[in-house]
Amino acid sequence: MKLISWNVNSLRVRLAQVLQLLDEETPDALALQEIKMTEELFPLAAFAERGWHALVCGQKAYHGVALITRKKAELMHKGAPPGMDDAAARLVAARMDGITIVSVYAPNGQEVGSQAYAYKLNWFAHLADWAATLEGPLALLGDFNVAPEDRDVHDPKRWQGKILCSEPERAAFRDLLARARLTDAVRALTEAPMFTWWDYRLRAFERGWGLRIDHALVRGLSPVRACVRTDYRGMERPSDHAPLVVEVSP
Amino acid sequence: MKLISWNVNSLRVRLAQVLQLLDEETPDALALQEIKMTEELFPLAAFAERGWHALVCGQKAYHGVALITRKKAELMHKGAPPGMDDAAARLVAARMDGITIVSVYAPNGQEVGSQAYAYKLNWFAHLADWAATLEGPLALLGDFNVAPEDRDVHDPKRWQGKILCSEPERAAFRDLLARARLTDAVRALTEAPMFTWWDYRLRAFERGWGLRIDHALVRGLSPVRACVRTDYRGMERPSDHAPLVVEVSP
DNA sequence: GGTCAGCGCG
DNA sequence: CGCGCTGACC
Repeated sequence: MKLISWNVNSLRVRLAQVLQLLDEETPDALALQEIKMTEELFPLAAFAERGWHALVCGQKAYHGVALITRKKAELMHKGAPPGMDDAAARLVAARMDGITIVSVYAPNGQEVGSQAYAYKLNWFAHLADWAATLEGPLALLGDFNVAPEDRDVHDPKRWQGKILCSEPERAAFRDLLARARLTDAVRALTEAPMFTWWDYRLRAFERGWGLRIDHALVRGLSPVRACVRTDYRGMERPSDHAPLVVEVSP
Repeated sequence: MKLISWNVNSLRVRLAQVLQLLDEETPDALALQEIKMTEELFPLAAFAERGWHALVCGQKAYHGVALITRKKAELMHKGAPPGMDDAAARLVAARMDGITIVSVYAPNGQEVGSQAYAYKLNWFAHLADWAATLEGPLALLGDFNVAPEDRDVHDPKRWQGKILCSEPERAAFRDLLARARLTDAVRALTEAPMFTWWDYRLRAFERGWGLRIDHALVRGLSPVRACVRTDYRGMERPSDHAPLVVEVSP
């Protein structure tokens, strides 16, 4: 079973690249983040014409996630983690072949100590609460906006304690894995660097300054292969994230 | 001698199309309007590399005109018509081979009776004052924002008395021709419709709803041939105006 | 409809 | 840097 996670930073702008990725990889499920559109504007037809099903959790301008699947999947949840009293479109969960698959877009947190940072930690706690209640095989695919360890950062010193890398964020991430009994699929397979995001502002990709903040977290599924499609960062108008491709077996 | 006038509606967006037009037509002079940039931002190098000279009258965000020439031309005037006490970048005039060539971007006028409308009529009066003082062969090339006669409008009834077609605008346009002893080069050659502008909003081009508001007005030069490059309206991101190509002999 | 400015955001 | 938004202008 092939699973892909990709923060597209606007599906409007990246639709052609998404369709190309589906053509090239034919995954069982593709989890998209930052589609930045409402469900009404989602280009359902473009996917349907090519035989893909889509479940969408959208909103205006910001965030927004989707699950593109080869087989029809059953919607289980969308919006914020349950119990959060928040409308932000950051989750869509579905059941397919007895597996729960979730597209996840965690808050960025802006700056350590900010309101947004507190919100991010709280969001992770609620996500862990919810994921711990889910039964059976599970795959969380998405942009978690956390680089779990120093080896997930091109220059750990420079990023030391900064947003995406602070110890409370890393603890929240570890807590999610522990409480929901999830495995980081990439780290189960390799210790090599596997960056997935490069800051547009710093021209970070050209300089090799990446972070690993997109993840495939699985339970009841065995990671078999993982790779990052960095070639999608070399395209005309690339997203700042590259697609993360993971193969798992039951 | 081949002269072209084109309102490009942003040179930033249309640069490739302008360079293609120069390749295809190799005119003696190309008058551009609505370049929408300051002189500092003007892509001089792109023209110079291909052997073209440029004289630019630019401003931030709106308006802005330029003259692209095969031979180096001598700058005579830029800005507003003299005597207007106005900084709007709507004119650039130069002398080339003893001929005065001017790129003209007349005010739109918004609505009949508005402040902008009064300004437009005043602007035309000052343009006529100035053009009447110029000696020798003369060519005014540009977007005059006036359809001189009903046959210059796809649907004269619909446009009757409206902006671009009102009688005071037409009178101001005729007055310019009379006082500066200018000939409308297109109408000297043909009575056929020769639309140059189509409203984006109405999807006017697809419907054939054009107006002739771009003109080549000449003195001491004999019009030989005229055409509108409507194929430039079929391109990827077209301007709302098509290039007007005119050949004249001394 | 399509351009630009200026702003919020990451 | 590269998104989306609002608002002005044509």
